[in-house]
Amino acid sequence: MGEVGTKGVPRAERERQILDVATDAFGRKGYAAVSIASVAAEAGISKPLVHGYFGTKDGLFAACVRRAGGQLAEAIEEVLARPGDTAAKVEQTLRAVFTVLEPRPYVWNTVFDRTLPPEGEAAEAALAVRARIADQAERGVAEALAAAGSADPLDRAALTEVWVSAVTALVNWWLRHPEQSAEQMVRRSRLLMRTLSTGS
Amino acid sequence: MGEVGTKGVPRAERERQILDVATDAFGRKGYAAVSIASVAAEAGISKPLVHGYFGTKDGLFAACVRRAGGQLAEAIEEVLARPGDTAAKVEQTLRAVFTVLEPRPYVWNTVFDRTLPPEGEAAEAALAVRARIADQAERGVAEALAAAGSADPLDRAALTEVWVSAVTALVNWWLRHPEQSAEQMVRRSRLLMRTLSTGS
DNA sequence: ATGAATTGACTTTTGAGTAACTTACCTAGA
DNA sequence: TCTAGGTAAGTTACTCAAAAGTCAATTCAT
Repeated sequence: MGEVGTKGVPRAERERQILDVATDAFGRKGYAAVSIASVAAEAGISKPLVHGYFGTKDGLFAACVRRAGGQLAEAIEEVLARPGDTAAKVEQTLRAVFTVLEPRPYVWNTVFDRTLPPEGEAAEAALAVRARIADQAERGVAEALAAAGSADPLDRAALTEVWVSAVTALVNWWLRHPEQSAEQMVRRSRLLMRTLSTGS
Repeated sequence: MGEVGTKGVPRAERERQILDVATDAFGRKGYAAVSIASVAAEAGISKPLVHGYFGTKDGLFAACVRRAGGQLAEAIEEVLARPGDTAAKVEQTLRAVFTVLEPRPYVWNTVFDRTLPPEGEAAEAALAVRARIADQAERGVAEALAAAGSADPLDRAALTEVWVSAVTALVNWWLRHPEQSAEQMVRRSRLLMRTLSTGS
Protein backbone atom coordinates (compact mmCIF):
# COMPACT_ATOMS: atom_id res chain seq x y z
CA MET A 1 0.00 0.00 0.00
CA GLY A 2 2.21 2.69 1.34
CA GLU A 3 4.75 2.44 -1.43
CA VAL A 4 6.27 5.82 -2.22
CA GLY A 5 7.70 6.83 -5.55
CA THR A 6 6.37 6.74 -9.10
CA LYS A 7 4.36 3.79 -10.40
CA GLY A 8 5.06 4.65 -13.99
CA VAL A 9 1.60 5.99 -14.74
CA PRO A 10 1.91 9.06 -16.97
CA ARG A 11 0.22 12.22 -15.88
CA ALA A 12 -2.36 12.33 -18.69
CA GLU A 13 -3.65 8.88 -17.85
CA ARG A 14 -3.72 9.55 -14.14
CA GLU A 15 -5.63 12.76 -14.72
CA ARG A 16 -8.22 10.88 -16.73
CA GLN A 17 -8.62 8.33 -13.93
CA ILE A 18 -9.05 11.06 -11.37
CA LEU A 19 -11.61 12.91 -13.50
CA ASP A 20 -13.60 9.70 -13.99
CA VAL A 21 -13.78 9.03 -10.28
CA ALA A 22 -14.40 12.65 -9.34
CA THR A 23 -17.14 13.22 -11.92
CA ASP A 24 -18.97 10.17 -10.67
CA ALA A 25 -18.69 11.27 -7.05
CA PHE A 26 -19.63 14.90 -7.71
CA GLY A 27 -22.60 13.82 -9.79
CA ARG A 28 -23.82 11.37 -7.16
CA LYS A 29 -23.41 13.42 -4.02
CA GLY A 30 -22.83 17.01 -5.06
CA TYR A 31 -19.78 19.21 -4.70
CA ALA A 32 -19.98 19.83 -0.97
CA ALA A 33 -20.48 16.22 0.02
CA VAL A 34 -17.38 14.96 -1.80
CA SER A 35 -13.92 15.06 -0.20
CA ILE A 36 -10.65 15.08 -2.08
CA ALA A 37 -9.49 12.29 0.19
CA SER A 38 -12.37 10.05 -0.88
CA VAL A 39 -11.69 10.75 -4.56
CA ALA A 40 -8.02 9.92 -4.07
CA ALA A 41 -8.85 6.73 -2.18
CA GLU A 42 -11.27 5.59 -4.88
CA ALA A 43 -8.65 6.27 -7.55
CA GLY A 44 -6.08 4.31 -5.53
CA ILE A 45 -3.74 7.24 -5.05
CA SER A 46 -2.98 9.83 -2.40
CA LYS A 47 -4.52 13.21 -1.75
CA PRO A 48 -1.48 15.36 -2.59
CA LEU A 49 -1.36 13.89 -6.06
CA VAL A 50 -4.84 15.16 -6.76
CA HIS A 51 -3.85 18.59 -5.53
CA GLY A 52 -0.67 18.44 -7.51
CA TYR A 53 -2.56 17.82 -10.74
CA PHE A 54 -5.68 19.92 -10.28
CA GLY A 55 -4.76 22.46 -7.62
CA THR A 56 -7.80 23.12 -5.47
CA LYS A 57 -11.10 21.27 -5.10
CA ASP A 58 -12.64 24.03 -7.16
CA GLY A 59 -10.12 23.36 -9.89
CA LEU A 60 -10.88 19.65 -9.86
CA PHE A 61 -14.59 20.29 -10.16
CA ALA A 62 -14.05 22.81 -12.95
CA ALA A 63 -11.98 20.27 -14.86
CA CYS A 64 -14.74 17.66 -14.45
CA VAL A 65 -17.43 20.01 -15.63
CA ARG A 66 -15.45 21.27 -18.60
CA ARG A 67 -14.76 17.78 -19.85
CA ALA A 68 -18.36 16.70 -19.26
CA GLY A 69 -19.78 19.84 -20.84
CA GLY A 70 -17.58 19.45 -23.85
CA GLN A 71 -18.77 15.90 -24.46
CA LEU A 72 -22.42 16.85 -24.06
CA ALA A 73 -22.37 20.03 -26.09
CA GLU A 74 -20.46 18.38 -28.89
CA ALA A 75 -22.97 15.55 -29.18
CA ILE A 76 -25.90 17.94 -29.22
CA GLU A 77 -24.24 20.26 -31.70
CA GLU A 78 -23.72 17.43 -34.10
CA VAL A 79 -27.43 16.64 -34.08
CA LEU A 80 -28.49 20.25 -34.53
CA ALA A 81 -26.14 20.70 -37.46
CA ARG A 82 -27.75 17.88 -39.38
CA PRO A 83 -30.71 18.79 -41.56
CA GLY A 84 -34.16 17.51 -40.69
CA ASP A 85 -37.50 18.56 -39.28
CA THR A 86 -38.22 19.41 -35.65
CA ALA A 87 -39.68 16.04 -34.81
CA ALA A 88 -36.55 14.27 -35.94
CA LYS A 89 -34.28 16.69 -34.12
CA VAL A 90 -36.06 16.33 -30.79
CA GLU A 91 -35.71 12.60 -30.92
CA GLN A 92 -32.14 12.70 -32.11
CA THR A 93 -31.19 15.17 -29.41
CA LEU A 94 -32.64 12.91 -26.77
CA ARG A 95 -30.77 10.00 -28.25
CA ALA A 96 -27.53 11.96 -28.35
CA VAL A 97 -27.85 13.03 -24.73
CA PHE A 98 -28.71 9.58 -23.46
CA THR A 99 -25.99 7.97 -25.52
CA VAL A 100 -23.31 10.31 -24.22
CA LEU A 101 -24.62 9.81 -20.72
CA GLU A 102 -24.99 6.05 -20.87
CA PRO A 103 -21.52 5.08 -19.59
CA ARG A 104 -21.55 7.92 -17.01
CA PRO A 105 -25.04 9.13 -16.22
CA TYR A 106 -23.79 11.30 -13.36
CA VAL A 107 -22.19 13.72 -15.76
CA TRP A 108 -25.44 15.60 -16.16
CA ASN A 109 -25.89 16.20 -12.45
CA THR A 110 -22.34 17.42 -12.21
CA VAL A 111 -23.06 20.18 -14.69
CA PHE A 112 -26.28 21.11 -12.90
CA ASP A 113 -24.98 20.78 -9.37
CA ARG A 114 -26.76 23.19 -7.02
CA THR A 115 -24.31 22.80 -4.13
CA LEU A 116 -21.46 24.77 -5.67
CA PRO A 117 -19.93 27.67 -3.77
CA PRO A 118 -21.31 30.74 -5.54
CA GLU A 119 -17.89 32.22 -6.25
CA GLY A 120 -14.92 30.66 -7.91
CA GLU A 121 -13.69 28.67 -10.86
CA ALA A 122 -16.10 25.76 -10.40
CA ALA A 123 -19.22 27.91 -10.47
CA GLU A 124 -17.96 29.84 -13.48
CA ALA A 125 -17.19 26.70 -15.43
CA ALA A 126 -20.59 25.21 -14.59
CA LEU A 127 -22.43 28.38 -15.59
CA ALA A 128 -20.56 28.47 -18.89
CA VAL A 129 -21.52 24.90 -19.73
CA ARG A 130 -25.12 25.44 -18.67
CA ALA A 131 -25.36 28.54 -20.83
CA ARG A 132 -23.97 26.64 -23.78
CA ILE A 133 -26.45 23.80 -23.38
CA ALA A 134 -29.36 26.19 -22.79
CA ASP A 135 -28.40 28.07 -25.92
CA GLN A 136 -28.42 24.90 -27.94
CA ALA A 137 -31.74 23.86 -26.44
CA GLU A 138 -33.26 27.22 -27.25
CA ARG A 139 -32.50 26.84 -30.93
CA GLY A 140 -34.38 23.56 -31.04
CA VAL A 141 -37.18 24.89 -28.88
CA ALA A 142 -37.75 27.90 -31.12
CA GLU A 143 -38.49 25.64 -34.06
CA ALA A 144 -40.94 23.52 -32.12
CA LEU A 145 -42.76 26.59 -30.83
CA ALA A 146 -42.99 28.08 -34.29
CA ALA A 147 -44.67 24.90 -35.43
CA ALA A 148 -47.11 25.26 -32.54
CA GLY A 149 -47.88 28.82 -33.60
CA SER A 150 -45.97 30.83 -31.02
CA ALA A 151 -43.09 33.23 -31.56
CA ASP A 152 -43.26 34.68 -28.06
CA PRO A 153 -39.74 34.97 -26.57
CA LEU A 154 -41.20 34.41 -23.11
CA ASP A 155 -42.64 31.12 -24.28
CA ARG A 156 -39.26 30.24 -25.70
CA ALA A 157 -37.39 31.00 -22.47
CA ALA A 158 -39.88 29.12 -20.32
CA LEU A 159 -40.02 26.09 -22.58
CA THR A 160 -36.23 25.91 -22.71
CA GLU A 161 -36.16 25.72 -18.97
CA VAL A 162 -38.90 23.11 -18.87
CA TRP A 163 -37.13 21.08 -21.51
CA VAL A 164 -33.78 21.07 -19.73
CA SER A 165 -35.52 20.27 -16.49
CA ALA A 166 -37.42 17.39 -18.05
CA VAL A 167 -34.18 15.92 -19.33
CA THR A 168 -32.72 16.29 -15.85
CA ALA A 169 -35.66 14.43 -14.38
CA LEU A 170 -35.33 11.64 -16.92
CA VAL A 171 -31.62 11.31 -16.21
CA ASN A 172 -32.23 11.15 -12.47
CA TRP A 173 -34.89 8.52 -12.94
CA TRP A 174 -32.48 6.61 -15.11
CA LEU A 175 -29.89 6.71 -12.34
CA ARG A 176 -32.25 4.77 -10.16
CA HIS A 177 -33.02 2.28 -12.95
CA PRO A 178 -29.61 1.59 -14.40
CA GLU A 179 -30.74 -1.57 -16.12
CA GLN A 180 -32.43 0.57 -18.78
CA SER A 181 -30.51 1.09 -22.00
CA ALA A 182 -30.10 4.44 -23.71
CA GLU A 183 -32.39 3.27 -26.50
CA GLN A 184 -35.08 2.26 -24.01
CA MET A 185 -34.83 5.68 -22.46
CA VAL A 186 -35.33 7.35 -25.84
CA ARG A 187 -38.40 5.28 -26.55
CA ARG A 188 -39.79 5.90 -23.09
CA SER A 189 -39.17 9.62 -23.36
CA ARG A 190 -41.11 9.77 -26.61
CA LEU A 191 -44.11 8.15 -24.96
CA LEU A 192 -43.88 10.40 -21.93
CA MET A 193 -43.62 13.61 -23.93
CA ARG A 194 -46.64 12.60 -25.95
CA THR A 195 -48.61 11.74 -22.82
CA LEU A 196 -47.76 15.04 -21.14
CA SER A 197 -49.88 16.78 -23.75
CA THR A 198 -53.01 14.61 -23.53
CA GLY A 199 -54.39 16.49 -20.57
CA SER A 200 -54.08 19.89 -22.11
CA MET B 1 -26.36 42.85 19.07
CA GLY B 2 -24.92 40.29 21.42
CA GLU B 3 -27.68 40.70 23.99
CA VAL B 4 -28.03 37.62 26.11
CA GLY B 5 -31.25 36.30 27.63
CA THR B 6 -34.71 35.64 26.19
CA LYS B 7 -36.30 38.00 23.68
CA GLY B 8 -39.80 36.80 24.48
CA VAL B 9 -40.26 34.84 21.26
CA PRO B 10 -42.16 31.63 22.03
CA ARG B 11 -40.63 28.37 20.92
CA ALA B 12 -43.28 27.52 18.32
CA GLU B 13 -42.80 30.79 16.49
CA ARG B 14 -39.02 30.58 16.63
CA GLU B 15 -39.13 27.06 15.29
CA ARG B 16 -41.23 28.24 12.37
CA GLN B 17 -38.74 31.02 11.62
CA ILE B 18 -35.85 28.58 11.71
CA LEU B 19 -37.65 26.11 9.47
CA ASP B 20 -38.43 28.87 6.95
CA VAL B 21 -34.81 29.94 6.74
CA ALA B 22 -33.44 26.40 6.74
CA THR B 23 -35.83 25.09 4.10
CA ASP B 24 -34.87 27.93 1.79
CA ALA B 25 -31.17 27.35 2.35
CA PHE B 26 -31.34 23.56 2.02
CA GLY B 27 -33.45 23.89 -1.12
CA ARG B 28 -31.07 26.39 -2.68
CA LYS B 29 -27.73 24.88 -1.84
CA GLY B 30 -28.32 21.31 -0.70
CA TYR B 31 -27.79 19.68 2.68
CA ALA B 32 -24.02 19.53 2.72
CA ALA B 33 -23.47 23.12 1.61
CA VAL B 34 -25.58 24.59 4.41
CA SER B 35 -24.12 25.26 7.85
CA ILE B 36 -26.12 25.53 11.05
CA ALA B 37 -24.26 28.75 11.77
CA SER B 38 -25.47 30.34 8.53
CA VAL B 39 -29.06 29.30 9.24
CA ALA B 40 -28.82 30.76 12.74
CA ALA B 41 -27.31 34.00 11.43
CA GLU B 42 -30.01 34.39 8.80
CA ALA B 43 -32.68 33.81 11.43
CA GLY B 44 -31.03 36.38 13.68
CA ILE B 45 -30.26 33.96 16.50
CA SER B 46 -27.34 31.87 17.71
CA LYS B 47 -26.25 28.41 16.72
CA PRO B 48 -26.93 26.66 20.05
CA LEU B 49 -30.57 27.70 19.90
CA VAL B 50 -31.00 25.82 16.65
CA HIS B 51 -29.39 22.77 18.23
CA GLY B 52 -31.55 23.19 21.31
CA TYR B 53 -34.73 23.08 19.24
CA PHE B 54 -33.87 20.57 16.54
CA GLY B 55 -30.97 18.57 17.94
CA THR B 56 -28.63 17.69 15.10
CA LYS B 57 -28.34 19.02 11.56
CA ASP B 58 -30.00 15.81 10.45
CA GLY B 59 -32.90 16.54 12.77
CA LEU B 60 -33.27 20.05 11.39
CA PHE B 61 -33.34 18.80 7.83
CA ALA B 62 -35.83 16.09 8.72
CA ALA B 63 -38.13 18.67 10.30
CA CYS B 64 -37.90 20.84 7.16
CA VAL B 65 -38.67 17.99 4.86
CA ARG B 66 -41.57 16.74 6.92
CA ARG B 67 -43.25 20.12 7.02
CA ALA B 68 -42.61 20.75 3.33
CA GLY B 69 -43.87 17.32 2.39
CA GLY B 70 -47.00 17.78 4.41
CA GLN B 71 -47.85 21.06 2.70
CA LEU B 72 -47.28 19.64 -0.76
CA ALA B 73 -49.09 16.38 -0.20
CA GLU B 74 -52.09 18.11 1.32
CA ALA B 75 -52.56 20.47 -1.61
CA ILE B 76 -52.30 17.67 -4.15
CA GLU B 77 -54.62 15.43 -2.17
CA GLU B 78 -57.32 18.05 -2.20
CA VAL B 79 -57.30 18.28 -5.99
CA LEU B 80 -57.25 14.52 -6.51
CA ALA B 81 -60.20 14.06 -4.17
CA ARG B 82 -62.40 16.24 -6.34
CA PRO B 83 -64.28 14.54 -9.18
CA GLY B 84 -63.49 15.36 -12.79
CA ASP B 85 -61.86 13.98 -15.94
CA THR B 86 -58.11 13.79 -16.58
CA ALA B 87 -57.91 17.04 -18.49
CA ALA B 88 -59.59 18.95 -15.68
CA LYS B 89 -57.42 17.33 -13.04
CA VAL B 90 -54.21 18.12 -14.85
CA GLU B 91 -55.16 21.74 -15.06
CA GLN B 92 -56.36 21.90 -11.46
CA THR B 93 -53.26 20.18 -10.20
CA LEU B 94 -51.12 22.66 -12.09
CA ARG B 95 -53.02 25.48 -10.48
CA ALA B 96 -52.76 23.91 -7.02
CA VAL B 97 -49.04 23.26 -7.27
CA PHE B 98 -48.36 26.77 -8.54
CA THR B 99 -50.26 28.13 -5.59
CA VAL B 100 -48.52 26.02 -2.98
CA LEU B 101 -45.04 26.49 -4.42
CA GLU B 102 -45.32 30.19 -5.12
CA PRO B 103 -44.15 31.51 -1.76
CA ARG B 104 -41.50 28.79 -1.31
CA PRO B 105 -40.30 27.35 -4.61
CA TYR B 106 -37.32 25.62 -3.03
CA VAL B 107 -39.49 23.20 -1.12
CA TRP B 108 -39.36 20.68 -3.91
CA ASN B 109 -35.58 20.78 -4.13
CA THR B 110 -35.37 20.18 -0.42
CA VAL B 111 -37.46 17.05 -0.59
CA PHE B 112 -35.41 15.69 -3.48
CA ASP B 113 -31.98 16.71 -2.25
CA ARG B 114 -29.31 14.34 -3.57
CA THR B 115 -26.60 15.48 -1.17
CA LEU B 116 -28.04 13.82 1.95
CA PRO B 117 -25.87 11.47 3.96
CA PRO B 118 -27.22 8.02 3.03
CA GLU B 119 -27.93 7.03 6.63
CA GLY B 120 -29.91 8.82 9.27
CA GLU B 121 -33.10 10.62 10.11
CA ALA B 122 -32.89 13.14 7.27
CA ALA B 123 -32.62 10.54 4.54
CA GLU B 124 -35.44 8.50 6.05
CA ALA B 125 -37.75 11.49 6.28
CA ALA B 126 -36.95 12.51 2.71
CA LEU B 127 -37.61 9.01 1.41
CA ALA B 128 -40.94 8.89 3.22
CA VAL B 129 -42.10 12.20 1.74
CA ARG B 130 -40.90 11.26 -1.72
CA ALA B 131 -42.83 8.04 -1.55
CA ARG B 132 -45.98 9.83 -0.45
CA ILE B 133 -45.85 12.46 -3.18
CA ALA B 134 -44.88 9.97 -5.84
CA ASP B 135 -47.81 7.82 -4.84
CA GLN B 136 -50.23 10.71 -5.20
CA ALA B 137 -48.84 11.95 -8.47
CA GLU B 138 -48.84 8.45 -9.85
CA ARG B 139 -52.56 8.14 -9.39
CA GLY B 140 -53.10 11.19 -11.57
CA VAL B 141 -50.48 10.17 -14.08
CA ALA B 142 -51.79 6.63 -14.45
CA GLU B 143 -54.99 7.86 -16.06
CA ALA B 144 -53.19 9.90 -18.68
CA LEU B 145 -50.87 7.00 -19.49
CA ALA B 146 -53.76 4.60 -19.80
CA ALA B 147 -55.26 6.94 -22.40
CA ALA B 148 -51.92 6.82 -24.25
CA GLY B 149 -51.99 3.04 -24.19
CA SER B 150 -49.41 2.24 -21.51
CA ALA B 151 -49.91 0.46 -18.21
CA ASP B 152 -46.19 0.04 -17.55
CA PRO B 153 -45.38 0.91 -13.93
CA LEU B 154 -41.93 2.10 -15.00
CA ASP B 155 -43.52 4.55 -17.43
CA ARG B 156 -45.70 5.73 -14.63
CA ALA B 157 -42.82 6.31 -12.23
CA ALA B 158 -40.71 8.11 -14.82
CA LEU B 159 -43.54 10.31 -16.04
CA THR B 160 -44.39 11.28 -12.50
CA GLU B 161 -40.88 12.55 -12.01
CA VAL B 162 -40.77 14.37 -15.32
CA TRP B 163 -44.10 15.98 -14.73
CA VAL B 164 -43.41 17.40 -11.30
CA SER B 165 -39.98 18.47 -12.41
CA ALA B 166 -41.46 20.34 -15.35
CA VAL B 167 -43.86 22.12 -13.05
CA THR B 168 -41.02 23.07 -10.74
CA ALA B 169 -39.11 24.53 -13.65
CA LEU B 170 -42.15 26.58 -14.58
CA VAL B 171 -42.44 27.87 -11.03
CA ASN B 172 -38.79 28.87 -10.97
CA TRP B 173 -39.21 30.63 -14.29
CA TRP B 174 -42.31 32.35 -12.94
CA LEU B 175 -40.35 33.77 -10.01
CA ARG B 176 -38.13 35.57 -12.47
CA HIS B 177 -41.19 36.92 -14.34
CA PRO B 178 -43.50 37.94 -11.52
CA GLU B 179 -45.63 40.11 -13.77
CA GLN B 180 -47.27 36.94 -15.09
CA SER B 181 -50.54 35.96 -13.46
CA ALA B 182 -51.23 32.45 -12.24
CA GLU B 183 -53.85 32.11 -14.95
CA GLN B 184 -51.34 33.14 -17.61
CA MET B 185 -48.97 30.54 -16.25
CA VAL B 186 -51.60 27.84 -16.50
CA ARG B 187 -52.32 28.83 -20.09
CA ARG B 188 -48.63 28.98 -20.93
CA SER B 189 -48.06 25.60 -19.35
CA ARG B 190 -50.75 24.11 -21.52
CA LEU B 191 -49.05 25.43 -24.65
CA LEU B 192 -45.65 24.24 -23.54
CA MET B 193 -46.82 20.76 -22.60
CA ARG B 194 -48.48 20.46 -25.98
CA THR B 195 -45.36 21.66 -27.76
CA LEU B 196 -43.17 19.16 -25.92
CA SER B 197 -44.98 16.43 -27.77
CA THR B 198 -44.47 17.82 -31.26
CA GLY B 199 -41.49 15.64 -31.85
CA SER B 200 -43.19 12.39 -31.10
C1' DA C 1 21.70 11.43 -12.91
C1' DT C 2 17.89 14.11 -13.82
C1' DG C 3 13.13 14.83 -13.63
C1' DA C 4 8.46 13.11 -13.25
C1' DA C 5 5.51 10.56 -10.17
C1' DT C 6 4.20 9.83 -5.67
C1' DT C 7 3.54 9.73 -0.64
C1' DG C 8 3.80 10.52 4.77
C1' DA C 9 3.35 13.82 7.81
C1' DC C 10 2.36 18.03 8.70
C1' DT C 11 -0.70 22.99 9.28
C1' DT C 12 -4.95 25.37 8.92
C1' DT C 13 -9.70 26.10 8.45
C1' DT C 14 -14.36 25.11 8.98
C1' DG C 15 -18.25 23.50 10.98
C1' DA C 16 -20.98 20.26 14.28
C1' DG C 17 -22.11 19.84 18.75
C1' DT C 18 -21.88 20.99 24.12
C1' DA C 19 -21.43 23.19 28.80
C1' DA C 20 -22.38 26.66 31.58
C1' DC C 21 -23.95 30.86 32.25
C1' DT C 22 -27.61 35.05 31.78
C1' DT C 23 -31.86 37.24 31.26
C1' DA C 24 -36.84 37.70 30.83
C1' DC C 25 -41.45 36.05 31.53
C1' DC C 26 -45.06 33.94 34.50
C1' DT C 27 -47.41 32.43 38.19
C1' DA C 28 -48.30 31.26 43.45
C1' DG C 29 -48.65 32.98 47.61
C1' DA C 30 -48.47 37.11 50.93
C1' DT D 1 -50.79 44.41 44.13
C1' DC D 2 -46.17 43.07 45.02
C1' DT D 3 -42.49 39.86 45.02
C1' DA D 4 -39.92 35.17 45.05
C1' DG D 5 -38.54 31.70 42.40
C1' DG D 6 -39.25 28.31 38.74
C1' DT D 7 -38.96 27.75 33.83
C1' DA D 8 -38.36 29.03 29.09
C1' DA D 9 -35.43 31.65 25.87
C1' DG D 10 -30.99 32.93 24.72
C1' DT D 11 -25.92 33.61 24.46
C1' DT D 12 -20.61 33.20 24.96
C1' DA D 13 -16.99 30.38 24.77
C1' DC D 14 -15.43 26.31 24.35
C1' DT D 15 -14.21 21.02 22.29
C1' DC D 16 -13.57 17.93 18.70
C1' DA D 17 -13.48 15.90 14.11
C1' DA D 18 -13.10 16.21 9.31
C1' DA D 19 -11.41 17.93 5.38
C1' DA D 20 -8.53 21.45 2.47
C1' DG D 21 -4.22 22.41 1.28
C1' DT D 22 1.32 22.33 1.80
C1' DC D 23 6.20 20.55 2.14
C1' DA D 24 9.91 17.85 1.91
C1' DA D 25 11.47 13.52 1.10
C1' DT D 26 11.56 9.16 -1.95
C1' DT D 27 11.46 6.04 -5.81
C1' DC D 28 11.35 4.71 -10.50
C1' DA D 29 11.96 5.31 -15.73
C1' DT D 30 14.76 7.03 -19.33
